Amino acid sequence: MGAVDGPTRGTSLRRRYVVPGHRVPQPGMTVPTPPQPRRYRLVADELRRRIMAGAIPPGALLPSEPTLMAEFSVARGTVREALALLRAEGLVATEMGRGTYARPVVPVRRLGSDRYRAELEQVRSGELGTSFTADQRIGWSDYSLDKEFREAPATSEVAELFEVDPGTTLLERRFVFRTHGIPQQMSTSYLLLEMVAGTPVADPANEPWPGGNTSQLHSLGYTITAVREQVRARMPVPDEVDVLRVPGGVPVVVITRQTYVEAQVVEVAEIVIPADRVSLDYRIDLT
Amino acid sequence: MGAVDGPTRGTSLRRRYVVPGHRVPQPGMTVPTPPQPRRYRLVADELRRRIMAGAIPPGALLPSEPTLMAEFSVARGTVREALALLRAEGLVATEMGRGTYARPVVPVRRLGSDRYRAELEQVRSGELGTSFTADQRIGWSDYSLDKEFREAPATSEVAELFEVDPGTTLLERRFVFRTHGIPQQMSTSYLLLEMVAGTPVADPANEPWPGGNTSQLHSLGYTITAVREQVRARMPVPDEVDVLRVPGGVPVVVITRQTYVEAQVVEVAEIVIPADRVSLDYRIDLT
DNA sequence: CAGTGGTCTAGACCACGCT
DNA sequence: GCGTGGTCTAGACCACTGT
Repeated sequence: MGAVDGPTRGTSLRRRYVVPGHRVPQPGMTVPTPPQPRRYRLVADELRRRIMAGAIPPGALLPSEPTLMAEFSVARGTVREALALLRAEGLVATEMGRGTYARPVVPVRRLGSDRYRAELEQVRSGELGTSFTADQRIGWSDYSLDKEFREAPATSEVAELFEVDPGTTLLERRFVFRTHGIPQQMSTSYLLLEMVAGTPVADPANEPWPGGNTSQLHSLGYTITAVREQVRARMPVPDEVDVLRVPGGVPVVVITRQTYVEAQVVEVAEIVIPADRVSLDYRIDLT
Repeated sequence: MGAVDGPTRGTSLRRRYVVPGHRVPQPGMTVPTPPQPRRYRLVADELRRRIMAGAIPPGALLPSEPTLMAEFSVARGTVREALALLRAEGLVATEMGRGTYARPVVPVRRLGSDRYRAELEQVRSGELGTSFTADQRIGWSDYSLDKEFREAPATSEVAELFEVDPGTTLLERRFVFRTHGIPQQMSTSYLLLEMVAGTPVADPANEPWPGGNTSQLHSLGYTITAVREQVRARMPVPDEVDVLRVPGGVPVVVITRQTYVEAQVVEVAEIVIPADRVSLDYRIDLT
C-alpha cells in the first residue's frame, strides 16, 4: 500500500518505508544511529501508557488490530508484535474472535502458612472442610476435584525429598481443584504405599476428604508436626496451560511441600498455582 | 482456497503451502476440522523435544532460522513464532548476532526462612556478613551494591503494611545487589524517618552495613522478633528487565516483607528477584 | 454474516557478533 | 564480510464470536 502513491511491492522503486527504527534523516539533523524506538515498541508503549493511565480500564477491549494499523500507520505484523509484547508482560489478554483487553484484576487467594495450624485445629475439633475450602472461604458445594491415583516407584527427586530409597513404591495422587468451574491449582501428592495400602486414604472415592491432608494423615495415626515449603516460580509448561487455563504472560508458582511427623517425612507434594491467583503468606517467629 | 491445485493467489500459481492448520483432504477421509497442529507448533514441539531429550544440551545453539526454514519447509515468520513460543516458556534465549540457545541452568540461590534466625545469631556474636552474603555463601569482596536513599511520604500501600498513617515520612532506601557484577535482586526498604533520622543508618555511606538489616535495627535498639513475608510472582516490568537483566520468559518473585518487634512493624521492604535464580524455603513448625 | 484474532508466506533492509 | 537474529511490509486464508 503505497502510503503516498504507486506500488510498493515487487522491486519497489521507492519505499515509503525507510529504515526500521530510523527517522527519515532531515537535512541538517545529525542522526548517528540514535537507538530510535522501534515501531512496535512505540505502539506497545502507547498502549501500555493508556492502560496504566486508566484510559483503558481493566477488562476493557483495546482497539482492534485493523484500527491500530490505521492509527499508527503500521502493518498488521507490527501491531501484533506490540500486542505480543504486552501479553508477555501480562498486561493484556486476548480472546479469539472477541479482541484484546486489559487484563482484569483477579481476586487473589491468600495461602497463609498458618493454614496448617488451622487444619490441625479442625481435625481436633472434628470440623469439616479442607485447607483448600478454608483458603477460598467457600463451602463444600462450590468446588470440584479431579483425581487420579496410581502406584509408582519413587523418582530420584521425590525419593530425595521423601528421604527414602529411589524406587520405593509410593501412592501418587494427582488433583486438580476448581472453584465455580475455574481451575485454581493442580497438585501431585506422594505417600508411602506401605503406609496407606488398604486404608480408606488409598481409595480415590473418598476424595475430597473432609479435613484434607492433615486429617487423612491423622486417620493413619500420624499427627503432623512441621511442614517445609520450597517456593519457586516459572513459566507454565503447555500441559499446565491447558489444565489450569493459565493466560499468556502469567507465571506459575510451584510449591514443593514436605510434611513431617517429627523428623520423618510422611508426605511430599508438588503444588502448581497460576501466579495471578495467589499470594503466599509466611510468618517467621524468631522468639 | 484450492487445497489440491489451482491458483490460490494472485501471483503464486502453485502453492506448496496448502491451508494453515489443515491436512489436505484426502478422498474418503472425513476431516471435521480436527485441530491439526499448527506449523509453528510442530516446529516448537520438535525443538522442545530435542532440548528435553538432551539432543540440544543447555547452552548449545539451536539451528539457525534459515536452517530451520529449510528443515521444516516453512517461512521465516513461522520459525520465529516457534522460537518466540519457546522463549515465552523460558526454554531458550536469544542473543543478537549469535543465535538462539537452550537456556543454561543457572545456580539457584536458596533463601531460607531461617536466615533471619542466623542473622540474629550473627548480631549477637558480633560476626560480619549480611543475610545476602550468607545466602550466597560468598565473602565481602564478591558483591557490589547500588544504593539510593531519600525521604518520602508513605503511600497508602506502604502505610498499610507499616500500620501508620498515609503520608508519614519514611526513609526510602533502594538497593541493587550484584554478585560478580551480575544483578541478583533489587529491593526497596522503608523505615520510619523519626526512628532513624540522624543515626548512621540514615547515611548511605554506611552501606553495605555489616550484619544487614537485623544488625541495623539492633543498633537502633530494636531486636526483631518476627518477620512476615508475602510472596507473589509475575512478569517483570520493563524497568526490572533492564536493572536485573531478566532474560525473556523469566518471571520475577516479589517478596513483601514486614519486620516486627513484638506487635510493631519496624521495617517494610519489597524485594524483587528473577525467578530463575532463587528458591524460597520456609519451614513451618506446628508444635 | 461481519468482525476479530490466528497463522502463514514472501521479500526486504537493518544491526550485531565473529572471523 | 558473512551469518545471525530484529523489524517491517503486503497480502492471503483460516477459525472463532457475536449479532
